This record gives sequence, structure tokens and C-alpha cells, in this order.
Amino acid sequence: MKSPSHPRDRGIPEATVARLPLYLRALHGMAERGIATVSSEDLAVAAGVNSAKLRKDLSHLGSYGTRGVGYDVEYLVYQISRELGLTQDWAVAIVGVGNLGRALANYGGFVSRGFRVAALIDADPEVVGDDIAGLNVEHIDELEAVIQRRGVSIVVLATPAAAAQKVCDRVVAVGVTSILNFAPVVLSVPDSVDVRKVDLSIELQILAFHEQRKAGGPLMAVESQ
Amino acid sequence: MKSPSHPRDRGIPEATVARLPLYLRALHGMAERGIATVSSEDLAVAAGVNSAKLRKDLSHLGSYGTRGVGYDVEYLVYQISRELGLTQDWAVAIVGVGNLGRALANYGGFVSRGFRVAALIDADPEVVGDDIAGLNVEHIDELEAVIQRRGVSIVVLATPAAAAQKVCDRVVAVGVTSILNFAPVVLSVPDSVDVRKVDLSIELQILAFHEQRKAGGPLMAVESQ
DNA sequence: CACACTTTGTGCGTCGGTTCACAAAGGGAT
DNA sequence: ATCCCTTTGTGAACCGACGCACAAAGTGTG
Repeated sequence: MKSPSHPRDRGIPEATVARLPLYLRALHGMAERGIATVSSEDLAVAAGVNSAKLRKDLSHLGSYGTRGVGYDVEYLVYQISRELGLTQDWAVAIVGVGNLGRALANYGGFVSRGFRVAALIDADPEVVGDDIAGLNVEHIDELEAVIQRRGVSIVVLATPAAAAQKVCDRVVAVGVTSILNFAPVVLSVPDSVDVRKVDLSIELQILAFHEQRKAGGPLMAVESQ
Repeated sequence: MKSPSHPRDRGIPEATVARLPLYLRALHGMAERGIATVSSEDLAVAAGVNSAKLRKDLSHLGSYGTRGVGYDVEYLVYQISRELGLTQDWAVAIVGVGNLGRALANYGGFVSRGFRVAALIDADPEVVGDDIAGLNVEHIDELEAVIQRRGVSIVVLATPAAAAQKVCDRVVAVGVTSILNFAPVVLSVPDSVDVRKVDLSIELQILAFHEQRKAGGPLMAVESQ
């Protein structure tokens, strides 16, 4: 099932996919500074990873490097972009225009990577109709219509926890298969749908765990049973 | 994100630590609904994981279940909270009060888990002095003083990318060893410092990759899961 | 051309994490 | 007390990811 001669093997490991955006960011910075070629070592340092890992990651896309020289920055940017699907334009809808939704709508990092916020949707009549980041906030009743009319393929959920599953069900029903979930709930979706979750409070809790370890040290080990 | 094994981890795997907050959230929901005991199967479903994994995770904390019965919800909440260090109060400083920083300051999920936003800090004179979420925004010049005065042990970086490393160096210099970074840069810190990063644009890029693969056709559907 | 030097691409040992499957342990009924 | 039923806790196989270390492949120089 995995042929070594196949130049663009689609069996790219998930761990690799998660790092490609990192490499892309580093490469963009280098391109801006006029760097034409880069070695795996330098790129690895810029991306904060091991150089062997970086080379193995890139080898999954094909043999785009030159031994003795390194990688052509422009070319690599193009190859990674294409692999990630960033050469096309992705229409994103943000559902839930609270503090977080607003921040996301204004976040520059999206547009600069081929993502276009195509719709803002909320249930609160107080917010509906407002202009945020140059977009008109639409009512949740229009959810399905807006998604289909604007060709939205990725939905960002920034609703309260209680509303998330219901909205999720509706967007899945109209064919959306990629969801970025900021609501602190476990969404239940069909296997065919990709959900990535970002939970700010969970990240802090993980930090707290390690911080406690550092601060408490051996003292805690005694207290535990 | 780096996750070096800490010397005093009492042997709890990093992957387990990352899931404990998930279990905790599910358990809180159950406690609210008056559920006294729960089986690993039910809790696993609520947290969206495999039940064997859940049992193994919990077994790292100790033997807190009763065979034939399940786990006592209240007791488990307490044990996990203690393990994560949530029984104490953590003072958090948010540096960078743009759209994202503002959203974080108002985010309810923090306070409800033992985290207290103790300071908001920004460089923009336009913002300094404003009241946000009941807090006065302070100037970046006061960074070190504020951190020490308020006993801040976790810093959230929500600054522009260009400023992040400099702020990071300063907070590390005053002894902060836990950082949650929202800026799209790879922070360079001593090994003793924990950095967790959240990059919204990277999450979208990963979704785009899978979305593209789904749209690609039946050839890829074979290898997709 | 031959040789020295650089850097990629990868085989392979290792390790952490996931999952299965089951023995051990507890509760309840008779 | 004994038997049956439920559910935990874990041994062990499996799987993917990581990183070392090196052969292969390219550049440059004399």
C-alpha cells in the first residue's frame, strides 16, 4: 500500500502534518529576509525541532532537497503550501461572536495563510447586524443558508459550551467536515468529520501540573498516597 | 511545544496529564447532575476516550476505583484536582491586551478552575490604564514589578510575534517558569521553563490538509481513516 | 579526474503510548 | 457462605514516532 517509488505518498504521518505549518512559518520568515537556500539544520533550529526529524518529515513530501546544498526556500514553501492545501482559498465561518469569536475574526494570522473569514454567525439579537472586521454578523437561523451560499468548508465554533453540540450537528448536516472547536465540550460527530479542539483552560491546567511539580518537588511526593 | 520528562513526575506520562483536565470536566458535569459513582466506560464516553486508556490513566494516580462499582465522582474530582495542582490558586498575568488578550481576560473558563487573572500588561499607551474585566491594564515597563508583587507564576503571551521573545526573556529572568504562548513564534527558553503554545492558524492548516484529502477523491479515501 | 567536504535521505534500535483481554476484586442475591 | 455478575487494574502485544548514525549524492577545488 505504500510504494517507495511514489513521489507524493499521501500516507503522511499525522505528527508530520502537525509540524508542516511550523516549517512553513520559518520558511516564510527566511524568504522575507532574502535567504535562497537553507540546510535542514538551520531550518530545524528556526522551527525548534530536531534536524533528523525535519528531514524525515520533508522526505514524506518527496525529495526536494539537494545533497551538499540544502533546500530551496521558495520551492519548499510552495511544496508545503500545496501539500497542506493552502494554495486554494478556504472559506471559514465563525459561529459565536463573543469575546473569542471577535478576536478570531480580527486575527490576522488567518488571512495570511489562505483562510478567509466568510461569515460571522451568532444567536444574540444584540450582536446580529453588527459589523465586525468588515463583516456583517448574521443570525443563527441563517446558518445553513450562509454556509452553502458562501461555500464555507471549515467552521470555527466559538459558542458557549451549551450551544456547541447543537450547532455542530447542524453544520455537519449541511456537509461541513472540518471543525475547529473552542467550546469546552467533547463534540460527537461521524467518523468522516474532523474536529480539532483548542481548550485554553486545559493548557493552563497542564502548565499548573508541571509548575506544581517544580515548586513542590519532593515535598509533594510524601503527601501523596 | 516541548515536553521533556520532568525528574519529579512521579511517573505520570505526559499524555495522561494532558487528558486529566478532560476527565475533570466530565466529572464536574456529572457531579452537577447528582451522579455519585461512574464506571470507567461511562466516564470514557463522556470524555471521548477509550475506557482502557482511562483506567490506565487513573491508575497512575492510585487505586481510586472500586471493582464491580466504579469511581466515586466527588472523590475522583478531588484526586485529579490535587494532582493537577488546582487545589491552589494560580495567579496568571496576560501580556498583550489586543483582541486575543481581551478575550482571554474575559474568558470564564480560567477562574472556574483555580486560575486568577492577576494582571494585564501592554505596551500601547492607548490601552494602558483601561479597565478590562475589572482589571487595570498596566504598562510593560512595570512587567517585572507586577509579576513579583502579585505572585504571578504563569504568564500568558498574547503579544504580536515580534515582541514575544523579548517579553519572554524578561519574564523568565524574574523567575517565571510556565508560559502559555499565543504568539506565532518559536520561543527559546532554558530547559527548566515550560512553554505550551497555541497557534490558531496552525490548527486551521491541519484541518485544511485533511479537508483537501477528503475532497481529493476515492484514491485517497482508501488510506484515510 | 580525483579528492575533500557538505548535506540529504533513511535503516534501525528504542521508547512512549494505545489497545486488547483477562485475572483479581468487590457487591448482591439466595 | 457460596455463587454470579460487574468492573477495575494491568500484563503484554502492537503501533507510531523519535533520533542516531551513516551511506548516498551532490558541490567545489586543484
